[in-house]
Amino acid sequence: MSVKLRFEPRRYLFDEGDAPRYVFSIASGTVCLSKALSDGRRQITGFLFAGDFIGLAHGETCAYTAEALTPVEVCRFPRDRFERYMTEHPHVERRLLQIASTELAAAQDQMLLLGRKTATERVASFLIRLSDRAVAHGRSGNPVCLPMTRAEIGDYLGLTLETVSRTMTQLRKRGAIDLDNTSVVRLTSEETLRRLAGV
Amino acid sequence: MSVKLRFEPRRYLFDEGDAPRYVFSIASGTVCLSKALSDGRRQITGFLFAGDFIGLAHGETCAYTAEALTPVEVCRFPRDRFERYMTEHPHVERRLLQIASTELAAAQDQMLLLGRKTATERVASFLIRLSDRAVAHGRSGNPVCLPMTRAEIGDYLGLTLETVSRTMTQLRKRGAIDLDNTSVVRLTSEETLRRLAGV
DNA sequence: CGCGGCATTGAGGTGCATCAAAGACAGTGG
DNA sequence: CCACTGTCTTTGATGCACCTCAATGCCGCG
Repeated sequence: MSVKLRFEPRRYLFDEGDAPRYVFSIASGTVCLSKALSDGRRQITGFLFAGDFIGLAHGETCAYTAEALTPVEVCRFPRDRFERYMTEHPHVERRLLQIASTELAAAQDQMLLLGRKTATERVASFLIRLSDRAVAHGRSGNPVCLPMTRAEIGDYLGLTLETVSRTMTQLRKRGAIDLDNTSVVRLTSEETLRRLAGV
Repeated sequence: MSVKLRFEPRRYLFDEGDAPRYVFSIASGTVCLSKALSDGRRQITGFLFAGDFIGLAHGETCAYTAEALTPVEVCRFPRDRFERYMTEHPHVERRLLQIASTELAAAQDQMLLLGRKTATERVASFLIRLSDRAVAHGRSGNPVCLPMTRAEIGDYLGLTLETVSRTMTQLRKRGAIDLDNTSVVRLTSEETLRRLAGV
């Protein structure tokens, strides 16, 4: 019923507008979900990691694009079969409702971030979320790995890549973080960072 | 099992951080859901109307505030009983999953709007959405009623009330809309409006 | 070594916020 | 019926946070 697949960086699992034929479960790697405007502006709506589920929020067509940022391994299920299976196993349906509920809460948090937070608050919030998420997955929350580029962080936070970069150096100068290299951030003062994240 | 209640404008159905004791179904009126930062900045995450359901996305505490904008009539259900009922009636659970899925898609749309759209695109998108929603509810999509203030629209679109006001007059000057009064908008050129909404 | 992709930094511009004032409108009470 | 009040909206003047454009630096890889 399921297939194990591998996607290289920059490959699409599916594209906005495609018929939603499959759902996925991520075994390893990082995936981003995004929506785009016709002129190329895009908004990344979430980063997904091992254990995460892809396939909610589709109607007649996929509502967003799913792209591998790193090498990614997934289990792929035909959508119709998955739905039949779900109908026959209410606890799966219940679990999916929990997932949807959690994602909805995260989406609302992100709306607050995008609509009302400053660049500093956005970047600080982002780093804290990644750290908390790593802890929730049983990994270390410090240092934090950033398996995505500055441009992708910008597309997630509603900023340009330059502003993300400038804000990170500003956080470094303020003593909140330290960069081991461009994709590994040590949170030197989580307290400062949480304060800067603004609630 | 349920109670019918009435809330006057500016009353809260519940507040961010409350224990989530109830779920609601709106019988009439307009409700907004919002999240706030400690300094008072807030983001409205959605406007709800007759027929809509309130109660998703709660964990240990309510993740957002629900406030009546107009006189509102609701059916209120104790959360625990509702969940028990849901477990015993899988089709209710399935329906709730559909609702969550739809809301998630709407949330992703809103992230694109908040992260990447200009003020003009935001206001135009907002008016079109309200119009489409009215049609989906079997009411006329033109003219569109705005049962919320400019400040509330601003808190929804990530703008200030002044920018919302300026943008509306600009849309009027461009011939896309006309204001019968401050809370009734006629879409004089839906085509122009959709073009300005950007995708 | 040299190339390509990504990150950082700088200089300058702009879209929206902020601050301020005046206009529109509904409700209230004399 | 109208003055009065409070709330909401519109419009104007100014400032700033972030964007844009451009140059340079960094690093892995063939």
